[in-house]
Amino acid sequence: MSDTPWLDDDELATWVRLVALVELLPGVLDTQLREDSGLMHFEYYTLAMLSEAPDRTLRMTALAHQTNATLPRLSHVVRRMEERGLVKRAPAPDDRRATVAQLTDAGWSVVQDAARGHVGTVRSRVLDALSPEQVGQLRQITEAILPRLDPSGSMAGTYTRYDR
Amino acid sequence: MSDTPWLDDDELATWVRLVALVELLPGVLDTQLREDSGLMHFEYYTLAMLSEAPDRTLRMTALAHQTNATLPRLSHVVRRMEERGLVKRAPAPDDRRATVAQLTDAGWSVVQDAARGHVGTVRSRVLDALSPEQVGQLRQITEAILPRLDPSGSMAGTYTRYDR
DNA sequence: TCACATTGGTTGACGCTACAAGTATAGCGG
DNA sequence: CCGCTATACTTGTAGCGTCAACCAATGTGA
Repeated sequence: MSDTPWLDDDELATWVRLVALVELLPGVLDTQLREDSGLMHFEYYTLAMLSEAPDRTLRMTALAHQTNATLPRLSHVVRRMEERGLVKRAPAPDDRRATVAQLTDAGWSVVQDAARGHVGTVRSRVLDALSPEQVGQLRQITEAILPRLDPSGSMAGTYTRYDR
Repeated sequence: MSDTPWLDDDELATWVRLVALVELLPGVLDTQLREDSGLMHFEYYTLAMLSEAPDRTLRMTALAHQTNATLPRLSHVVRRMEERGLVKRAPAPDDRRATVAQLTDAGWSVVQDAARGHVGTVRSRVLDALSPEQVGQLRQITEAILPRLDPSGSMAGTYTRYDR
């Protein structure tokens, strides 16, 4: 750890912009989704993952992995969404320690309604700014970085279509 | 807004990973800085911006722009750091509505001590995962996206070395 | 010079996330 | 089976960020 050189100009310029992106993007996503659908982005993402799952049902740990969330965070979010009628919880049949979360019909409607506007935002604010080559580059870049951010390798590597 | 097509497989794979990165990176930065220096990343970044400014002093609005923060957020953070003796606030001489924040000697020491470890984390968790070409690509990608995330164009575009 | 809007910043309340316990079940090793 | 550890959550609390006022100073137009 003793000799980690400083960032050169190119690295620094890149880093500063990446920090800015990480700082600004969540707010952009949250704002649009909240105004149009009354959801935070993390809630949308959670519902979207459930909507793609078999029987629209997932165990909490599996859902936490797919959403890159800690279990406490997910637990709170799911409880609040359950109070709003978007999901319901039930003990898992095979393991009585476990809980499964299932998307309700109301939750299904909410995600479906939210999806169009959300995808529109993703396009207009991010993807439309990039050429197809850049989209590919960004994919490779994020794929290279993510393993280094993920403590235990429980990443979104297992990816399933999460929209539509 | 009516016909925004869904994301194709490549776009979706990219987006899912970008979301994961945005979700995970802040925690990684916060954890290292908190453990090693008792700072959140946003606090570190704020102190670093001040440390590069003339007389280690900036007006709150200018500092907010450089840190991509809202004014209320910055105000709270600066107040808390003032209570810890890292910065101090004073009314601006030229405009009596304005406040300037100045880095104290103690604050200066804290950033300096924090910098090495922080840069080490930035390297080991992000930059080391990328080839020099990818660093350049990421810079161009973020440069393309940021204007679309920034509501008012008050970005970190005005960039000054923030480390060392 | 006197309203009125604008800018610059602070403050308080509320919601969300992280962290630390706590509970309950499951899976061992002996 | 009987303790022990590990797993799968849930819950409580504390801290940070957002949003909506709010106040003070500054411009601006009549």
